[in-house]
Amino acid sequence: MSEVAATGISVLLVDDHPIVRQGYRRVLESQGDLHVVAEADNAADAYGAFKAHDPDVVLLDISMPGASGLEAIRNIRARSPRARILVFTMHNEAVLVKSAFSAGASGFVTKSSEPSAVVAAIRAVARGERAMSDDIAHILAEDSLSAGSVLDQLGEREIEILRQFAGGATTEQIATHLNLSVKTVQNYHYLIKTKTGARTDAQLVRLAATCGLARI
Amino acid sequence: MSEVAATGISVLLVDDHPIVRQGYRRVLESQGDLHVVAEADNAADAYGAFKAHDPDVVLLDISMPGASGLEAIRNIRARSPRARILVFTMHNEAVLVKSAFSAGASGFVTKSSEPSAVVAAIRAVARGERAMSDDIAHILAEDSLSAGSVLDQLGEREIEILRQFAGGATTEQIATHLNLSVKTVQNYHYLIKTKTGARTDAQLVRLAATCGLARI
DNA sequence: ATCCGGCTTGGGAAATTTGCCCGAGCTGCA
DNA sequence: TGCAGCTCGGGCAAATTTCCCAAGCCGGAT
Repeated sequence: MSEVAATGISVLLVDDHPIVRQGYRRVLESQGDLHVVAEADNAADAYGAFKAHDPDVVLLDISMPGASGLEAIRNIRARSPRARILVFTMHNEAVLVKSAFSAGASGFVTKSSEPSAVVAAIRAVARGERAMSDDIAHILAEDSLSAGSVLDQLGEREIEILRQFAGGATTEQIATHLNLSVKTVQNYHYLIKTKTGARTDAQLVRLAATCGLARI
Repeated sequence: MSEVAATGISVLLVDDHPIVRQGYRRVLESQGDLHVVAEADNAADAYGAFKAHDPDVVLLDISMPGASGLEAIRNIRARSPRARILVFTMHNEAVLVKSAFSAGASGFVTKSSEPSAVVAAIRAVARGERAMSDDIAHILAEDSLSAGSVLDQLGEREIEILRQFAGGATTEQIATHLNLSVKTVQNYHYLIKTKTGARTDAQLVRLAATCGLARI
């Protein structure tokens, strides 16, 4: 499919919400030069779809249930290093953004971006450039200046588990989502509490909320 | 705008993500009988847009930053009791669904629903019916062992304990504050969870926060 | 008057979770 | 090569949660 690059940009759409995918598809295809060649609704299917269609750009929502979207990024990049992945999510925490880039993403735009900015980002990463929306640039910039928050002491896994926990997920649900044993999730839970100094689950939720990790 | 009802259903779109709104707009308008007459990107603007356009249906994403989407529902319904509000979100916790309905929503569909189900739900609420997606019905059904409208069924003591708990207090601290035995506080804690349908402490904190019981 | 129902307060016992310690594999870095 | 840190989980005592139950109190219904 990459030989159609001269006539347009092929896009693989990965998002777990059907109507959202359908909406994106219409928005992108109305651009003329963008063509959605495949869709996937979970991280596991993303690589299969990538291999089958070899798209110029993967538009990926990393806030998916099941395996982490970061996982999907690493998965694709590990086997196809020239893949261009544009992360597209409503989360805008600096930690997540940095994780995504270090996992191999080429760009990061939030869902609060204007459609034109998203489309521009797709074209940018298709050209091999790095792209991010204005709000993300802002957040990264401020983050690079500010001293570390509590979240900086937490690893990627810990952050992900804290996010899901604060979102209301059960220990079992988190274990299932991340393919971990319940015991491991419990250990992370405890570790997060000791690292952050939270003595109560409620304090943990409040902490996550004030750090922007969980929306309430 | 309600005089166009004979020729179709007018919809007000409330979601904080521009591209998501644009996608929904295209999906809905491709149906022929659905017309997006206005958009809003936050709860505060929702009522203004409602008053200005008097849509048949409000399609509302309640997972917005800033004011609670529940607030927006109450706002609109308080001043226009015949408004039809269809909540459209990716959250699927029973407590949230019940809160939305008791706030005055006419329907509740998740973003993991098929677009056709969403469209059907819009038509249903436009006819004055109640609508919800299959997964929501499932969750509510299982939850309906202990029915009720969430916070209203809690006693004074329960509310006070929930407030302190959500504020980050330890069980012992609550017991000391209220001059109760730890055992009693534990029993209340359990009782509150069963009454509200929260399965997790985190869900309890979120519930308290959305009900204005705790500030985060 | 009496009874019903709900709130408040706690005991008890089994099931789970927490708190903390541990080891092992892996990766990046010096 | 070796250290450091993340990830993943086992183990086990202590604590908490989950239910079930009882009793006193109070307001309202009979």
